[in-house]
Amino acid sequence: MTRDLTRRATARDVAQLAEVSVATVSLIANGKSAGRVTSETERRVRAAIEQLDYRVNTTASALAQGRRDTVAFVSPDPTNPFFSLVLEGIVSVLDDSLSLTILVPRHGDDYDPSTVQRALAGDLAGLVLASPGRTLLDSIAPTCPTILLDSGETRPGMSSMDLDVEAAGVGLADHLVGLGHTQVAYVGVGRDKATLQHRRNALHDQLVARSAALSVPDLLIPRMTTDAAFDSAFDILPAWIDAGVTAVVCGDDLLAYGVLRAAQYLGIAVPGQLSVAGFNDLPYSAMVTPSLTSVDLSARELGARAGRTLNGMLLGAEPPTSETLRTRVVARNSTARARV
Amino acid sequence: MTRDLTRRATARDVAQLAEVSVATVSLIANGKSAGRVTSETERRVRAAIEQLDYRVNTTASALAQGRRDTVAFVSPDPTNPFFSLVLEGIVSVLDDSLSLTILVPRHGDDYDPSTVQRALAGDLAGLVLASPGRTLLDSIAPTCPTILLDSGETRPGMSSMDLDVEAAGVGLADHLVGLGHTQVAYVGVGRDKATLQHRRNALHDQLVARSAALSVPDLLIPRMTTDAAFDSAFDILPAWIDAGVTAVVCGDDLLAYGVLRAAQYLGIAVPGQLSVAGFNDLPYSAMVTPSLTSVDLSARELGARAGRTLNGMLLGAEPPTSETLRTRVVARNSTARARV
DNA sequence: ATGAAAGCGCTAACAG
DNA sequence: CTGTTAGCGCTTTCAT
Repeated sequence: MTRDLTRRATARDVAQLAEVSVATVSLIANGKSAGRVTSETERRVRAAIEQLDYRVNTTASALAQGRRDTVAFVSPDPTNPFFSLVLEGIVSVLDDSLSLTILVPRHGDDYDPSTVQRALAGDLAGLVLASPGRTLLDSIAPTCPTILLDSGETRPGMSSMDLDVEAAGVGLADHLVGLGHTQVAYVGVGRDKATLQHRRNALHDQLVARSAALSVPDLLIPRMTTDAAFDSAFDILPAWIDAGVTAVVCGDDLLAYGVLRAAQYLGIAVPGQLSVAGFNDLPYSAMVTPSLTSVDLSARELGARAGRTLNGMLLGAEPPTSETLRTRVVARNSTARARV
Repeated sequence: MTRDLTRRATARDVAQLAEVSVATVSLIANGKSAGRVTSETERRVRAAIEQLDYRVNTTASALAQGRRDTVAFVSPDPTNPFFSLVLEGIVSVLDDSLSLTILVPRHGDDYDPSTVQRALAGDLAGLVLASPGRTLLDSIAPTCPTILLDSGETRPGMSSMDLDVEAAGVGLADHLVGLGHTQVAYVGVGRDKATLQHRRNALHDQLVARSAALSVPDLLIPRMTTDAAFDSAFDILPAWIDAGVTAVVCGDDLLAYGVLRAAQYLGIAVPGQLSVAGFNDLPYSAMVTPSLTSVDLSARELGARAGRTLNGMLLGAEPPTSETLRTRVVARNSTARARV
């Protein structure tokens, strides 16, 4: 497997050329030569390193130090903008000495224990699980520092990084009820994810507290895609309108895009006749027509926090932390005053 | 650095418990025990492995075998859907024994030699460069099998995987001229990327061959983002309309989204007054209003090809290959017959 | 200030 | 069939 392609220079090669020992090379190559080696020797060694294009073999280095240097990021779908943003957040802050490998489900549209197993098969320094479901979490035991992102729950031995869904519920309910909406419909996705349920419950509770309600049964989309949402919404929207629903909230903007399109196809005016809002303010939410009103779940920041936490846990002394991130509703022209 | 977190069991631990040698453990753990070890011994060893939750240390294994098992994917921006799709294509086919690590620019909106250096610092089995620019390619020397994706050029020692931009030019020109457009504008991005220039040139040539033309100077967007395109387009669109332009083609759909929005803000009817098309049929191109007409550059397939090539080069005997992928114009309602 | 030497955990001959 | 042995390339005491 990939052996010996124009063999890279080793520390020994450098040592030979510079006429020093490998120990010295090691010190210099790792910037630990502070007052431990003559500037003359150092010069010679650096020249040799340059000449041979020597770079330390990270595999050997890691082994010698008994250190792991790769963290894995597992997400349901790398093409979902939410996870792309989280990923960017992580890589943008992750220390140079750590490398990030990504894993996604081989089949299906969400990852399962087998996907996580593939990750755990290697020896990881850390593991980041993006939006893991409950049953998945039940079935795995952490073998390395593990961070749960947007899981909506905490698990012993793992740190969690969550979104302030309560505040989101308050914000959304304020916004909607403030505009006169009292009969709201909810579009979720059929997954056993706590975060998804929390989003729905937070909204429900706050709506009720304001004398409004989720007045029709939730619509559950089988897959987290715009197309799937379109199909389901297309079937049910007319009935919702008949039932007096004036606003629909989606568990994710991706679903909301589908609802928006379905409304278009059905000739339902948004926001004139129906207002639409969603969770996750994705980069395209401002671009669809009408621009989607959404709860900003600050995906990039979520990733950045995870990355920094990883740096701390793996390189520094800092213990793992669990945090909850701020959310904020971004009102756009897909919500309007409810017609009475 | 991440040492000794409830130390994982080593092959020696297993050997001790099962009362065999580490060599035997190694054979079994790697499924190479075929007729080389008694079923009784194997049973004992497997039990020990189970009991201690032993998994081979990939770092040590890789070192011992002098093998590299990680390939790096470098892209300008993981939140750009094009690269997300490519990434998904790669991971979905990459062999389980290989792991994919991703690198993105630390600052700025495109990667530079320093980003690639960070990748090369590790010891990679392979390297995938997504949409590398010319100057970048000039400044790096491959130290491992390297695949250039959508670079629009070939380089000695690296394999290239490109899109059939010629065909795209033909398709787009046919489409546009067929609808009566003769004065077309082009929106590109200020980058020294061959693929970007080829897209533009292919279109230009085919337009000219059909007695049409890029009748105004190109608009060059500083950054590959929808917002940047919006800003620039907002300023120039009126002048283009005055100059008789009836269609605009963008080097990337991301830019086209911005142009579409700018037209909206300016009250320019698309496609009534102006038709818009772009390269890269991104997942959201069907969702914006009006739905964008675009050249499908089959990003996911591009990634999958790269992944399979990697599998071949790294695990099998197959030599690196260079390929050109099919493209196809997907006409949607952002293009219409030019008004005469 | 530098070098010698002992591993890190595993694999791959080679013996037995 | 199974164990012994010699590294892989590097880091890190410990001598010198």
